[in-house]
Amino acid sequence: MSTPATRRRRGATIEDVAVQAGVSVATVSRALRGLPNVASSTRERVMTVADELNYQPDPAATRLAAGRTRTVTVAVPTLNGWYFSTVVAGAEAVCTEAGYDILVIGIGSVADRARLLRDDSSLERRTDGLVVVDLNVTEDEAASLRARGIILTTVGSTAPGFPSVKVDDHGVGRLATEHLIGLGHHRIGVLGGLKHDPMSFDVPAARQRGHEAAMRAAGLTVEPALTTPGNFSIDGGQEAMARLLALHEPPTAVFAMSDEMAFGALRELRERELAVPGDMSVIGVDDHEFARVVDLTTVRQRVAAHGATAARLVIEAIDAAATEEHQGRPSLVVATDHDAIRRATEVELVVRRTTGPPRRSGT
Amino acid sequence: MSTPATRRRRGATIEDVAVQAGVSVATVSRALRGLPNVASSTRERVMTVADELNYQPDPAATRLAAGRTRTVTVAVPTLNGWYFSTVVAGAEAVCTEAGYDILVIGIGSVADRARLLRDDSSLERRTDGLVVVDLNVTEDEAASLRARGIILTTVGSTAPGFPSVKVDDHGVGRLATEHLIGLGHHRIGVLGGLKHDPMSFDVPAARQRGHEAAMRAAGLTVEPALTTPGNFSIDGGQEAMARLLALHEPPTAVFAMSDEMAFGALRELRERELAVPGDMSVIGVDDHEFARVVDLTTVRQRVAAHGATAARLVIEAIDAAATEEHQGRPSLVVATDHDAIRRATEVELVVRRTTGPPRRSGT
DNA sequence: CTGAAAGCGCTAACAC
DNA sequence: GTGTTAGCGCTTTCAG
Repeated sequence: MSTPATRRRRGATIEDVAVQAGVSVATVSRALRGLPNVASSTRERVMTVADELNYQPDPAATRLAAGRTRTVTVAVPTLNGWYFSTVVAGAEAVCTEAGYDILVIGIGSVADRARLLRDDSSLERRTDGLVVVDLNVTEDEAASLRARGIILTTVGSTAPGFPSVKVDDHGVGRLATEHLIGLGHHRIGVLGGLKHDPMSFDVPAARQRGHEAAMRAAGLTVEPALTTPGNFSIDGGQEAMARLLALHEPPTAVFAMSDEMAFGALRELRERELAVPGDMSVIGVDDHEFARVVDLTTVRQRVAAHGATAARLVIEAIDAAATEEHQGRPSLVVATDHDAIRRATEVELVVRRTTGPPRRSGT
Repeated sequence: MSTPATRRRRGATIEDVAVQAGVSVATVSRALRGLPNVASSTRERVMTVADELNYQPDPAATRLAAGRTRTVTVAVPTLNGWYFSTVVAGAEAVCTEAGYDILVIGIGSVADRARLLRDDSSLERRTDGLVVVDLNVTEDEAASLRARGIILTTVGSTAPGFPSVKVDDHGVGRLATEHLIGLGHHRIGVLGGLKHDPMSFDVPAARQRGHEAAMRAAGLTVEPALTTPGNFSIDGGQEAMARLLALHEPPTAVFAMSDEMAFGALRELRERELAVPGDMSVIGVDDHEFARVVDLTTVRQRVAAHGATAARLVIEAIDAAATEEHQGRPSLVVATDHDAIRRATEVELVVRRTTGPPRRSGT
């Protein structure tokens, strides 16, 4: 009857290419994917035609037929926040480069987490690989992911049997504390995580142990009252600093387990007109972009590199798994580039102007 | 021969549900999607079976068959940076809520941009909708997107014929400047965008015009030398501030078009030991999470809400387009919730402690 | 080295 | 109301 309603214009299909090149669709498929058993003359012709026609395989069709999505998903507790968005940025760059789509998903609540990791979220149909940030994956969850064929890498947390990109948090705590001790501090406050962490995030515990190890190594006693939760947030850090200041005998320096908490602490100090580092030294962790702005001494971690490395690991494992499937050489071991990880997870003390000798012992 | 290699475990298919429920796959499809012409008893049975089997439609199959991806893509110049990641966070929340997948893509370079918008990136096969942040879309690009059936909404920039979520940038410039003038400043510096912007980003121009309008309205003259590019970055802001300070007769206040530039400016001032606001008042735009930390006076925009609103507009338009296709009632007009947009794009002056009367005129 | 054909799991006419 | 039947565009045996 009437002209068919202007349908969404679609691009060239594999069949168009096949016809133009005078071969079958199967050959086009092989040629374009670089499979063997294609005469190089044929391959060339196909490739020429393909880009004359500006042919791009339809992702949905490819996924359906091949069972691979060429997509990696990054799951973060929240997308705002410097740390997380920086990790995502690092991952995005690598994925795009490798031709993978990148899906992001926020898993702020325990419910979100369960939905993603346990229930049949049909996650395996939307993604080949998963990068989970700052969230410990349980044995069960890991098993479920493995059964579903999903490749996982964690950043800042761990998952049984899967690779993880993380710094040596014990070392971080030690490094920061040693810096303070070296300056002459004896009473050192610590701004840490949450009291009750529903997501079982164990970074704070490790940094705390590192801190304590450094204290003991220097022959100093660790006072539990000097460690107080700061929730890894600016406000939390500020409140925590206030709490320490209210102590009968406050510390002369604080180790904030993240720069954001350190910023909060600095704010509290400024509001009370206390001098930094004169009255109080402050050291953070991250080297947040803002650390430079307020001259915060910190333990730098290469956050974007963490995301990039994790993405790279995931993609390599996906590709490896795909290859195995063909060659029937099932190896559970993923070739991880240990040097790259090592590089990504190195930390470095960056001394700026929020740390110095304590006033009294300076005498 | 041997046991078939443990294939990736796949979930229940529509057929499993159909068999279990004793109906055809077509009926299952209808029942589950809430289409009419399904006996409610049937629908109920199907739904029961479906979640007993924990059935989830395969996205790839759905996409291939229906031509819809249930995915929206957010394109940002870069993923790091507070502004962009906050927009993405806002959009993510809405998409997840609506059951849409969210793809993110960085379009830092002109080449990336071209690839996404013009070349056949087969974008229409991976996404139903697009949220483009801070990037003006040309007439041609918009036409191309329209032809490909992609729904677009921009944030902070515009695209001919597509909705846009943005603040009144002229108003922003005026508001900031009026605040400064009200405090008694006559010479006001401006930290703006880039000299040559390859992405044709016109926010800075609009804010500049607003600034100039306010100046003239107050009977003040605008001196071109007092406006200098700051690249919307911390470092750029710092350098720009240094440039203004080097002037024969520096301003007594600066309007930084973004908080990040303001932070850079504050840093420069601190390094020179100039008092804020005594020697120099500084006002920014955004209400970046750190504005609070350094007590920066700023013009607040609700950035996360921008992302959320844009995502909502896109999703509504996608759903509307899908409905039309069925009912043959093609309306090019998308029902945009103007109140929501208005709410999202309101700006607000937040006076903190980096602005005050100029020292001299304070006499 | 290449082609034919059978799906992948779903949606959308079109019959009944 | 419900079932049947084509596809959607690709990959992957299996023959040749």
